[in-house]
Amino acid sequence: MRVGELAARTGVSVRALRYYEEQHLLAAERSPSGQRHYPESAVDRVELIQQLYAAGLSSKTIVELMPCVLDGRATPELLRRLAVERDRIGRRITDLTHALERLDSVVTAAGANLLTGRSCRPEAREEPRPSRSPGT
Amino acid sequence: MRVGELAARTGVSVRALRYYEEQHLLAAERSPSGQRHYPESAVDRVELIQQLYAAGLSSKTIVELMPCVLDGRATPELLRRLAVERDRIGRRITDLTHALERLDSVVTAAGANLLTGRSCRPEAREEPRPSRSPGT
DNA sequence: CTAAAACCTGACGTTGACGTCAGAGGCAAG
DNA sequence: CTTGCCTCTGACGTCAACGTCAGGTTTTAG
Repeated sequence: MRVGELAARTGVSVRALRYYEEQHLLAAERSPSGQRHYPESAVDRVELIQQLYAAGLSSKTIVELMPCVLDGRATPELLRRLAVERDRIGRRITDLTHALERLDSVVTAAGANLLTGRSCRPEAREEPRPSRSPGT
Repeated sequence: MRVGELAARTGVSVRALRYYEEQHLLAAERSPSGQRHYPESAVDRVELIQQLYAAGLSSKTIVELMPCVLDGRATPELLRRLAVERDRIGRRITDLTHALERLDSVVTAAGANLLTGRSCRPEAREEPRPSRSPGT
């Protein structure tokens, strides 16, 4: 298939696919006229790339880990890098979980404030003292 | 305390603290000569900011949610925004969890390959056919 | 054949959270 | 007073993952 179709099927832009190729993340056959042609497997590949990006890995890192992830071809060094990234993601998850808990407690507290009438009237601007300061 | 100390105590750079002030995330008193002076509470504040950044919120978003998070002063609108961000973080977490599982399975598979001797010898280059192609 | 779509390369623009450098004060120690 | 560290305000640099535009070729539809 050509770039447009691959883009449509994966949901990423054509520009992004060209970028992946630049970064050696995704190879493509070329027709005599120079147009890119991808096999079906490219769809999965792109989705994998997206997933790894979403995990916070850089292009460079993904390139390095690709042979391992795709073919299971690993060296001890690659395995170590893989473990490093795995741990990094784990830490990201716990960090996010803490942030989530924090926001949750804020939501709860703020919601309670709303219920007790602290500032639940959108009509009312913040005028705690409705006639106290010397006018204009 | 002054910027240098706050930076040292929070682990963020002086530049970052000035940036937070630019973004209205962190106010500072000024000495007559113009130097910034922070109260003790600034340490916690900076850590909160860091946590929210780590959660993927932008400066703009943090600024908007700050009054709610700090003082519990919420409007229905703020509560809604808060819930939106909460959900976003939740999705990030599940995404990361999936990526983590993927990497885990890769690690397991690759580790098994290593054990079965597939490519565990860093010495050996990839030469599946050690004398087949017509030499130079 | 022609017009429209899709594709190509190349190159500059964008965004966010800072890094870094320059030049000019401020402040405690000797 | 001078040395030396800290701080100040600009203002430009960076980095990643693309967006976008220009100007030209290829493929497809009619």
